[in-house]
Amino acid sequence: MTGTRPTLRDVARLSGVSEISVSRVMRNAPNISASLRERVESAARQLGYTPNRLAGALKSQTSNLVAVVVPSMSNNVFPEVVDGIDRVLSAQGRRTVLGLTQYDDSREEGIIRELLSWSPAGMILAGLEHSRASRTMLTGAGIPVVEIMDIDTADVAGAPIDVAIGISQRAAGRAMADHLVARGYRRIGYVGAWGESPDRSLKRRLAFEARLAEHGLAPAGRLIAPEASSIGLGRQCCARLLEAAPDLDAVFFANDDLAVGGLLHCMAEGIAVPGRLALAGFNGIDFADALPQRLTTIRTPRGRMGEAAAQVLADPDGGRAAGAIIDLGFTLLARDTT
Amino acid sequence: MTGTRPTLRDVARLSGVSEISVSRVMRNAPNISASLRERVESAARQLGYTPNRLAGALKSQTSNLVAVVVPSMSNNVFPEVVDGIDRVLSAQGRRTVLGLTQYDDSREEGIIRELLSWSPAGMILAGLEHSRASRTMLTGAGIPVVEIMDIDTADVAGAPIDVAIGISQRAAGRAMADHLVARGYRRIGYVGAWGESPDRSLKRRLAFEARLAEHGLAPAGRLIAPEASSIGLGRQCCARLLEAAPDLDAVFFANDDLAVGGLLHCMAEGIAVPGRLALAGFNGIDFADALPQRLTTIRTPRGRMGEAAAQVLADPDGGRAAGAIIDLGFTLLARDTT
DNA sequence: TTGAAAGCGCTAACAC
DNA sequence: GTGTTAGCGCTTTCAA
Repeated sequence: MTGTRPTLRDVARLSGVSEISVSRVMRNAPNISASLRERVESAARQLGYTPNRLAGALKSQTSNLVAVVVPSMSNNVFPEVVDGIDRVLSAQGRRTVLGLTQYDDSREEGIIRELLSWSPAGMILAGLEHSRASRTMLTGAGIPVVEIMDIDTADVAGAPIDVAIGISQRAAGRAMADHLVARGYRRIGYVGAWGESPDRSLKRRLAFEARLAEHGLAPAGRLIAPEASSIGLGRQCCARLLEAAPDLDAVFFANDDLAVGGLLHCMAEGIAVPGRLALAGFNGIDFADALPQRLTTIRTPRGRMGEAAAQVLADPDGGRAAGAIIDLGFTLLARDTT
Repeated sequence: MTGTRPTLRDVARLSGVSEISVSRVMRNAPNISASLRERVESAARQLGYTPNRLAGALKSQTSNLVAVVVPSMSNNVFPEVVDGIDRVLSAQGRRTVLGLTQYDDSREEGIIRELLSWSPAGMILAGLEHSRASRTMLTGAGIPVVEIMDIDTADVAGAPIDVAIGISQRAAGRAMADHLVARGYRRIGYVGAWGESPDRSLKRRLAFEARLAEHGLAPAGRLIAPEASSIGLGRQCCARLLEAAPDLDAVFFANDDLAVGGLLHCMAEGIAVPGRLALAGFNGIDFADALPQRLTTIRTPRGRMGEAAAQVLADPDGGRAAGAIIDLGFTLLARDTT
């Protein structure tokens, strides 16, 4: 059909102007006469010209690519975040380049390096904990960096790199501890997954348990599975935890999948919820109030985190002016299972 | 920290060889002496050199980017597909560049054009229906194109562009019709969402209804909501459909979310499932068997579709040799709600 | 096995 | 408002 794609030069020749003028028209640069613009645009249309981004980005040292590094799409959290990011980016004519670590933190550094080699206009990363080398690369890259999900920077040296947007995972853990205690539960357990490798869940749990301690309560049982989180895993873990600690009266799960699994276990075993055992999740997925008993959980603003991150990239100073840390807050949904 | 990133030239100077030799070492080109390789690698390490992909891709007219165009991440289908794609791509040192249409087909053309301007090594698209202009761009781009999800090419002119990987949406529609009829249902309705703009659900429904007709049954009710699919929408639609057609004995939903919503409606209204009303979904999400009654549905191999698509890109002839159409098949899960 | 020259397609910097 | 020049950092020739 077409051997080679038309270039700026072809458009310039056809419209009888210089290449740079074509370039300016294509980029909507200021100070272009209407007649020039028209001639160029018509020639471009005629040839079906599309700019070669590689060349433009190479020369200008900047691209319309935004790198997004998150653990995985196979969960209920990041798809909505990425959707939010891309919604805003695409309205700005920018593109999302994905880097998925598959929950293997050791891959992050390589992914960051690789993505930086595309001269992205900015980078969005999940979490605040990154290797020293990663941090060095990012600060040296001279592009805005947004860390999302977590804003508990207190004990992370050098965090945030530029801007952090998310919620306080610790505050969330404390909120759930307060809620369960206020409801009268005293023998409280915990179930996690992924070996707690997303540090966010670890932080949340530690804050949760610390708050229980402030209430005079010791953790009454804890199970952190190494595997991927799922409903089935939640079911198993709930069973195993109850076996090990039969006198539990409440369990906080690291996410809603696990908690739904816990609820299923209770239904199957005829364990009264919340009479005999209370259950709570985290995330606030759609699904969590679709069950016969609506799950008590904490709703996080996932889409908005993504949108806000993309917006800050477009106007980095906006984020910095706001104090480099943007707390989007969470909502504890006290429903039927506590 | 660092003013400018080191370039090939810097590495060449430090190691005392030519730029092209450095380039060859970095790309693992053949016919490189061990001593040269060592000298170059040590210099590169010393400088912290990372290749500039923009320059390399500009010159070589090819990149390690793979463009992925799908409707959205806010559903239960594409996150798993993208995860599968990225799993395979990243093992090949390739990167996913995302283009989300947000279920607006009119955006697809612009997104494809924009993504092609990055000289991707290949493109993965959801669905077989694309505008004439899109098709022309893609065939002219000289890169392998994989269309995923749907393999019903019969009435799509020029499909597949290169390779199609997925399931027969029509066969799935027919399978569900057969299943419901075999179970004895005769007054069968349908609920869809998104205005059926993913043509896949439309195809599936038409085949479903055509098969019912073969069984001598007319559609007993049909509701296609224009909104985004969700559990809540399924609930509403189920209610409205029953109002309009109170004598329905079964409903096929375009996806599991909607079907779960339908089940909730029935539970809330005390409608016996499947005694009074049978329900079936589509996709086979984890969640669909987490309910008190495990949803009858059709399981689609989402992760495998993504993996297979990425694999075909790495070895385009593999896919072409296989006949340009790869049917990954589906499984009808006949469970508690039919 | 290594190198020299040329240029991918575009845009920054500077003219006019 | 428009054009000229130079060169981004790399890889493809081609030569030795």
